Amino acid sequence: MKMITAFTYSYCNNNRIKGMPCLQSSLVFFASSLHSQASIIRNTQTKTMRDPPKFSNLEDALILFNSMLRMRPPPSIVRFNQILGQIVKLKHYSAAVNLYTQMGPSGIVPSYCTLNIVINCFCHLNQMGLGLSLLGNFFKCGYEPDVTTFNTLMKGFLLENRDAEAAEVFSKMMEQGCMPNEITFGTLIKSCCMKGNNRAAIQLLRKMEQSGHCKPDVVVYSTIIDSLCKDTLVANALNLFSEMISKDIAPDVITYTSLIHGVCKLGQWKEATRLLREMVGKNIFPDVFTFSILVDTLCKEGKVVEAESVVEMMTQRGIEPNAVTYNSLMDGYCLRGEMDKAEKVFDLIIRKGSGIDAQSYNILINGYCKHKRINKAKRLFHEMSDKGLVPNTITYNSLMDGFCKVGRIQDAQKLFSKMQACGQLPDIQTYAVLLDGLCKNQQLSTAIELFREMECRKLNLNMVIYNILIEGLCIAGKVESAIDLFCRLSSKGLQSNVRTHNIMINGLCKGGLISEAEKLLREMQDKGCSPDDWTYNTIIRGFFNSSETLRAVELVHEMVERGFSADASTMELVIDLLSKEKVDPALLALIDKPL
DNA sequence: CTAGGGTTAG
Repeated sequence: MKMITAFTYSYCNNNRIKGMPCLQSSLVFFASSLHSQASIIRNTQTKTMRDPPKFSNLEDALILFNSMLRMRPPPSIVRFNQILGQIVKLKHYSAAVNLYTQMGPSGIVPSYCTLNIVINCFCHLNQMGLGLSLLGNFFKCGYEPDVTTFNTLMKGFLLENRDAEAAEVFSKMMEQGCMPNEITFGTLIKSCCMKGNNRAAIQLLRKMEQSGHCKPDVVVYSTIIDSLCKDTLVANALNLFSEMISKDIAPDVITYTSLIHGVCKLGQWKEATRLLREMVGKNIFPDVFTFSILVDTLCKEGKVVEAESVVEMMTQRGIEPNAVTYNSLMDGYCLRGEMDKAEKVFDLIIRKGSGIDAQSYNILINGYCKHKRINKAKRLFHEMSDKGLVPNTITYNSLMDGFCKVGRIQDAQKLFSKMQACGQLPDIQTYAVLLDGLCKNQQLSTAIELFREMECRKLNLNMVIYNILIEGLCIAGKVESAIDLFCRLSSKGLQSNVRTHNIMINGLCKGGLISEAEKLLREMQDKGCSPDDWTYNTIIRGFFNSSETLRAVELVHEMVERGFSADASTMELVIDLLSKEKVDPALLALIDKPL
């Protein structure tokens, strides 16, 4: 499905614009909604006349706050809270705490809002002990903790997975006759969703309906809708969406953005355009989040040109792409190996002042690694450190994989030591990268040593790890050991998957055990583990290579019947055999025509 | 002036 074509096409039909290229008309369509958006902006501007000055950087906020501390008589506590609030919005939590500690000595008495702001800072700094200790300040000042105080403390504990303590806060709140509100439920529901427990989240939603104190609102519905979409349960999400509408709870841009993200992930571009049209029809306009998702989806499908036109489109609507938008675009270019263009986007991020972060570097480093330009990647790795950015586990994993893929396994091992020395904890994927590198570079004994280390570290060994190891055994010609390990999987509580079978079938073919390979093909079907195009291509090549042409041709028929087709490697083999007149030329027509 | 929801990397 050509996403952008479908996207623009539906708008063309909708607007009945003739004699204009499709993309242009979709721009016109969006531009036509600019008027209503402009009036919204004007309204907020009138309102902001009395609002505090907005800061784009910490520096300015600190200067103003410090000057306010010295004013006599001092400004209202509300002014101080406003600045603290802004600093929190910029995520400078420690700075906010710091300013708070200067208030007392300057003779400024905090309000209960001040204390709530500071508790929130401690929550974000993972310092719940200090957060709790601020309750003492409430009593000292003669205030009562309010529902905001309790909600904030609960959120802090939930974020650290300290559910028991969060429950204690909840009980304490009830004890004090403080009723939970929408935000209390919203916090709890979000926590359920983050743990992947959608059922519990929906149960809480129902409880909210029964409680009588508060009603579910757009936020709690959107939270669950988003969680369902992330689990690709889009149908369920759409059901909840209908439910909220039937209850007269109006969806907003966030609700729609979650749904659009969900359908985009499933490649349902038509559904995405339907939702886009529907929201605009309700005067809900896509924002930078919505557009970034469209850009990202197009990029992941390799349609960078179309992604660029979406960026153009949003810019024309006055919605500035941010670092996230550009990171997606950069990744899109990396995916296609267009590294020069990726670098251009990288420079654009710097020029726009959005700020390059570790993630931007990781995308570029990964891009170079995937295209075997490891030295370029290494240079970027040093560059990011020079800029004071800390490489994380993802950075190291990408680089290690890059080294492995060009056969520089020693450099990968050096990085493995370095990351640990730098305090970056290797995760399961780090081990998978290194293990795979060792296996593919004929260093089975070192790979097995690493595997033992993983067992000692009590890492949760999954099928990804075992697949690598089984493949390693096959590569090293130890097919018997591979079979042995394959058979012991269930005793480890693991279930072999299609990839495992493909690896085994390939190993058996390479080891000349072609009939064993075919037995395994039939076995996997019986187990309900459907063979894929990889399986067929592997075994067909096995039969051709064993000069069992007849059986190979039979399997080609079976493969085609199942809707799979020959891959490049099988094609090459058949063409090679054709040139030696070993196969029937009629076969070419069969494998050359995917369904 | 304080508390709950949506975007990017291995």
